[in-house]
Parts: sequence; structure tokens; C-alpha cells
Amino acid sequence: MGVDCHHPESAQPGLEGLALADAVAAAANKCERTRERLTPPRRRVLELLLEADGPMKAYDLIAAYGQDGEPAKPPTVYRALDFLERLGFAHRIESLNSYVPCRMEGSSHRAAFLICECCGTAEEFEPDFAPQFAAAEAAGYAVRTVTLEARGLCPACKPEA
Amino acid sequence: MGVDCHHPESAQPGLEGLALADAVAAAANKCERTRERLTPPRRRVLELLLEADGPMKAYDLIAAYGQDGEPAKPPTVYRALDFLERLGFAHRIESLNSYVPCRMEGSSHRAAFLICECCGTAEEFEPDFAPQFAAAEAAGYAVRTVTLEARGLCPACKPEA
DNA sequence: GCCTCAGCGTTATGAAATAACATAACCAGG
DNA sequence: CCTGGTTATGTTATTTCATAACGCTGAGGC
Ligand SMILES: [Zn+2]
Ligand SMILES: [Zn+2]
Ligand SMILES: [Zn+2]
Ligand SMILES: [Zn+2]
Repeated sequence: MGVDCHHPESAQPGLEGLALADAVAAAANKCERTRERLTPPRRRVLELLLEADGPMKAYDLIAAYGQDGEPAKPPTVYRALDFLERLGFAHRIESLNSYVPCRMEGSSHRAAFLICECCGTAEEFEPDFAPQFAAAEAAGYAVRTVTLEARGLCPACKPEA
Repeated sequence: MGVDCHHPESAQPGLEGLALADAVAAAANKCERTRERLTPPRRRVLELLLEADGPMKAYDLIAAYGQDGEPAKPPTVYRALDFLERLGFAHRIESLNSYVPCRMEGSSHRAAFLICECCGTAEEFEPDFAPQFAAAEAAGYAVRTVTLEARGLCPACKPEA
């Protein structure tokens, strides 16, 4: 991952079996409550994100889309990603051109990530934007969204303390 | 720019004439001090960034590269951008796939941007990452770089208070 | 001088995202 | 029902963004 250190694969195993089904069901419930539709392509892309061991590229999703090995057409996946982002079920990581399922409980939140340059994991955390937000307001800005991506080494990949 | 409000062009006019020459000369000096080479393509791309009224896309730079109208080849510009980023003369804005010249005085700094979704300006500011940094360290992460991009409306484009 | 290597020019290709338009499913009102 | 507005999908093609690979050149150390 750009830094030469060779740790095993991602420390963030994807969901399987029941856990996966539960996560999808939770999303479905949330959609019902807000009268949004978790249609087949949307559900499929959400599954793929949840199953994955780390951030997925759009074209990884496209390739993995069909259970029979048939890829999806790009718009299918990009539309599903738009939906999942809008509902807060997934986040785009700008600096990786990649997508992850949301790992936070609370519904609407501002996402931020700690990205390991060795093993590729991207851990979501709940940032405190107070200082930046205050600075922006002071300058007269009306902030709508904030992207924060910190890159470095995760505990597992960090050369021992 | 995604939000329907129609303000005039970017509020960040590019440099011209003397100011431009000064800025380039300053970069050249800094390179000399660190034994880095501000070669013609690097200088040219820096000029283009400084002249611009706002964030420039890589292919905008490619198109504008030749004084005679001849575009550059993509690698020429991407290499120059890599250099300028490395030296701190330019920054990439991930959420726009765009580049801006560095507007801050201090040499090595962590860049952050306030991006107006109406007029397209991207104002650089010096963020205080203390809280996020502390949180990351507490989690065992060794943070190397941080990307922060806040999107919203600038004072000029904000519906009057 | 000679070597080394960073930088460059060039061709080609790969990766990421969207435009545009036709079709199909959903749903509320009549 | 059915009909019209709305939302979502299927499909083709294209655009936009970025890098691989290779050979050449010229600056600077010895
Ligand atoms: Zn989240
Ligand atoms: Zn790691
Ligand atoms: Zn800067
Ligand atoms: Zn503005």
C-alpha cells in the first residue's frame, strides 16, 4: 500500500451469514420507516460492501455484482452507491476512490476515516469538527458537509512502539 | 455548481504580471535552497495554477500548457503536479479532482479547504487538527497526512443573513 | 571523461464516472 | 380498475481522470 511493510490482509473482515443478513435487514427496516426503497440493485451493492474486507472500488463492485459472475453495468452500481450514500448506508472515501459501508450506529453523522497506508483498512470514526466548523463560520462560510481523511499506519502496521 | 444560485465568477482572481513573476521567483528561490529543480514544465504548471481564478483540473492544465495553444501530454502535467505537491507549492483537492496553488506562507503545513458549491472557489485555511489527531493517536494510529475539505457556501454566495 | 540517475517526451492503455435515452415498476387519485 | 406522474432500471456509448512503459537527454559527482 505505498509504504513497504507487509502485514497480512485487512484487519476488517467483512460480514457473513447471519451478521450480514441482519445488517441488510436493518437497512431494509430503516428504508421502510422513511419510505425509501431498498431495491434489488441497491441491496446487492450494500451486501457487497458489507461482505468486503475493506474499501471497495466501484469497478470491484461492478465485477462482483452478478452471483453468476456476470458484471453489472457501471450506472447500475453508481446509482446504487448514490442511494446508499444519500441514506447514510455507505460512504465514499475520496482519497481512495473507494466505498465502505457505514459502521456507525447513529443515523445522520459526519463521517471521517483513518486510512492505513499499509494494510488498506479504513476505520470510520466520529469526528469532532467543532474547531474547523467555528473557523469556517467565523470566515462567513455556511458549511454543509465535511470530508476528513487521515492517512497513516494503523496499530497493527505501526512499527512496534 | 450543483446549488442553484448565480453569482458571478470565482472570487479568487489569479495572479498577473509582477505578482505572478514574484510568486514564481519565490518558488524558484525555495527550490534553490533545497537543491530541487524548478524545471520548465514544473514552472509552467505552477504559473498556470497561479494565474487561474480557481481550482484547475489536470486536463485544463494540459489544454492550457502550450503558449501556442499546443496541449501538453498528460504525463508532463501529472509529473509536474506531483513535484509541486511534494514541495508544497500546490495542493490537490480530492473532492474536485482539481489542483490549486498553495496560498499559505509557512512552508510545511497541513492544508484544508473551504469549497464553495456555488462559485467554485476553494479557500485554503490552516486547520487545527488537534482533536482529531489526539483521537487517532489514542486509537493507536500514526497519522501522516490529513485531508480536510469542507463544502458549503462562501460569504458572497450565502443567501443574505 | 564517464557514470548515474532524475527528469522528460512519447505512445499507449487503464481506471473511474457520467450522458443520454428507452423501458419498466410504483403509487396515488379518479 | 386505469391512467398519469414519478421513481428506478437497462443499455449503449462516451467522457474524464490517471498511469505504465520505454528510451533519450543533460546535470552533477568522481
Ligand atoms: Zn458512517
Ligand atoms: Zn494497517
Ligand atoms: Zn498550502
Ligand atoms: Zn461562492
